[in-house]
Amino acid sequence: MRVTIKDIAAAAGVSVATASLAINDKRGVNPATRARVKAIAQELGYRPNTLARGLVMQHTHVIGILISDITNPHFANIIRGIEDTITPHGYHAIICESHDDNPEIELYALQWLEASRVDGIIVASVSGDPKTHQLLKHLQSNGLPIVLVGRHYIRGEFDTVLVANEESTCTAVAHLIEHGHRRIGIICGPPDVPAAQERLAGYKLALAQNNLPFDERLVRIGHWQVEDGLTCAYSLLREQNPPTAIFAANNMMALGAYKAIRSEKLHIPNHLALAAFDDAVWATAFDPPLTVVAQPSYELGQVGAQQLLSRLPGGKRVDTTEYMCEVLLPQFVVRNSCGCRV
Amino acid sequence: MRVTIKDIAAAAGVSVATASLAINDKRGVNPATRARVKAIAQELGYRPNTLARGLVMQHTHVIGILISDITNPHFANIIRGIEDTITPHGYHAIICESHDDNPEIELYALQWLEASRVDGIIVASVSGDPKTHQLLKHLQSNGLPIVLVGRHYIRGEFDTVLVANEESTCTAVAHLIEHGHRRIGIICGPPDVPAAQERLAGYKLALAQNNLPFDERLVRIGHWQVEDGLTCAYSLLREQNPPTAIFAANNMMALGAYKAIRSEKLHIPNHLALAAFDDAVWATAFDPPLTVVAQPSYELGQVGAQQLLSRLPGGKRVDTTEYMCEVLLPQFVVRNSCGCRV
DNA sequence: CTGTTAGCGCTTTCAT
DNA sequence: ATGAAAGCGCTAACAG
Repeated sequence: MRVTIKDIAAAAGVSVATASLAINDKRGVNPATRARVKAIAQELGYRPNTLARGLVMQHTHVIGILISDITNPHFANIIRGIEDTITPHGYHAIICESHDDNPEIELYALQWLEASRVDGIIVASVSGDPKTHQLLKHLQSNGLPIVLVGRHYIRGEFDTVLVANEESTCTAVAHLIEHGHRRIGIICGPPDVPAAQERLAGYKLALAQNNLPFDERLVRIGHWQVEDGLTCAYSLLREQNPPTAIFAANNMMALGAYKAIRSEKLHIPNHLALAAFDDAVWATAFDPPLTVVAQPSYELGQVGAQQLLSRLPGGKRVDTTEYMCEVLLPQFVVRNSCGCRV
Repeated sequence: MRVTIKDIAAAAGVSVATASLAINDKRGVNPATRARVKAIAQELGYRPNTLARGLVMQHTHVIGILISDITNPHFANIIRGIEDTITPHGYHAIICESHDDNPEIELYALQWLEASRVDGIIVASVSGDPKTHQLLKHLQSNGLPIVLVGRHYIRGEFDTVLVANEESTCTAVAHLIEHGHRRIGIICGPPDVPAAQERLAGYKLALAQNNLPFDERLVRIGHWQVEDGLTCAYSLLREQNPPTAIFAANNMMALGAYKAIRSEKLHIPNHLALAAFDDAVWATAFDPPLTVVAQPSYELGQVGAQQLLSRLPGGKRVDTTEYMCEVLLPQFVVRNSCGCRV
């Protein structure tokens, strides 16, 4: 059996209460006693049971993170941003994946986090499924701090940190248009995901602003994965009147599109220009390097964590019922896949 | 306050004991009562507190994973392999990062997992630090199942799943030699990490087998990151007598090397051939695509999880003191960065 | 300064 | 079939 506080109390010849006080550096213990208790705890390899502690303290110092795909550097960076800001405050993070916004997995994960009595949840990805929405509202009304990062339902319901999807996509597509492209394909995300909607809206906006017609045949829908980018790009290239440029709505699909274009022996940007949403480590290793709308992924995590922290015990917004929304601006990083010279 | 089993017992007009029996589908409850209790639990959004449950049951149905870097697709795939095999058995995974084998963080993470009373730990990365080694042995002797994946100390101490590092690196380097290269640089990992040692050994073996001298000046040490690959490659290229080929000991450093070579305007493989350990989604999007030793990352996780499962309650090796070691074979995937034609 | 006691939410004998 | 009570490991009053 694992060593408990009872064991160390017995070994030190004190009560469990005193042992607890000593171990947790609370005042009211004779320094000598404290030292003795601590030494014994150390020696016996005592590790306080967080389950028991959490049960009585009513908080776990754990916060849950829900993301869609750990493999995607965007989410990995969000996690980093969160962890780096909560760790100094003594919090741990536990990560759940929804496997690209699968509503069932998402719901299941959230329920597990709830059952695990995490102190707060940062949702960096939601499918848009109403059940999830409902659960999230329920949890929040039960006093569990929730913050949405990079995704949202209706404004004002939750603390949120967003990214200017529409504006930045518009900028990128407009840039492609400036390069003379008039038929621009887009590989977008599922229409029920707000972020995907907004990026598509940005695409449409850029066309409209330049008096270019919107053509349904230039739109492809993927589920954010490399495979989707690959098949969508192929499909776009096989159009009767194929596009001369493509915008991919995330990094993974951009990677897929890149592979497709390369395997078709087309030259980027001469035969086909390319730009994408999300930066990634590999984007500059490509030839030519990819022009991207760089989401501030790390900051997204950071700011989300700060919002959450401010709702946790000791925070400045513990019982505000007003929810805040910060929006972060992506940076448009022009490299060469769009047609710009080095 | 969150709804507890007491609340639902009260609402159903039964004792908590009966409520518990009903909710957990245990026999000895009147079907009508059971239905009533369940309905109420559902309605009230009752979610059993896993802390309380874990405390009394003495198991949490959670297994801990320690990896070095979530951003690295190799580890992401290991996680996938683990999750896919434990989920059907009702287990959840919680992931800890050691931030590229930082001994302190590693130790801290392991201690947290211990304190959280996980039912088992899969360590997919260890620094080689003796303190960690000691803690791991301590935990194991306390009855906590541990399995090492892709890393190890001494054979026979822990359940382990390994990869044939030396042999496969040797194969890859020999392939470079076959292409006529006589000065081959290697960007390796820290010498205290066994996996890095073995890959270096494989490199040396290939040289020896081909009667090529080992030259210290062709060896660079990095910490597995993109940045390291970049600086090591630059440094190698600036040698008085620079190599004509480079082997990178992991995917991230390969990516860095790729960037460095491209920015020097050198052509791969004409000016410089390249091969690396680890496959990655991006490897085939490069121009030319990267020749790699593809570790079976997903299987590594899968097999590790199976080993762990067999030590958990209901498993076939619950109280065996004999530790097993399976070794998986990577696949050498020849693409074009080594000099092979399409 | 230290010990006794209650209780966090749950499961599990043991009676009834 | 159901309830009362003990206890998992810990913290937090409250006495002494």
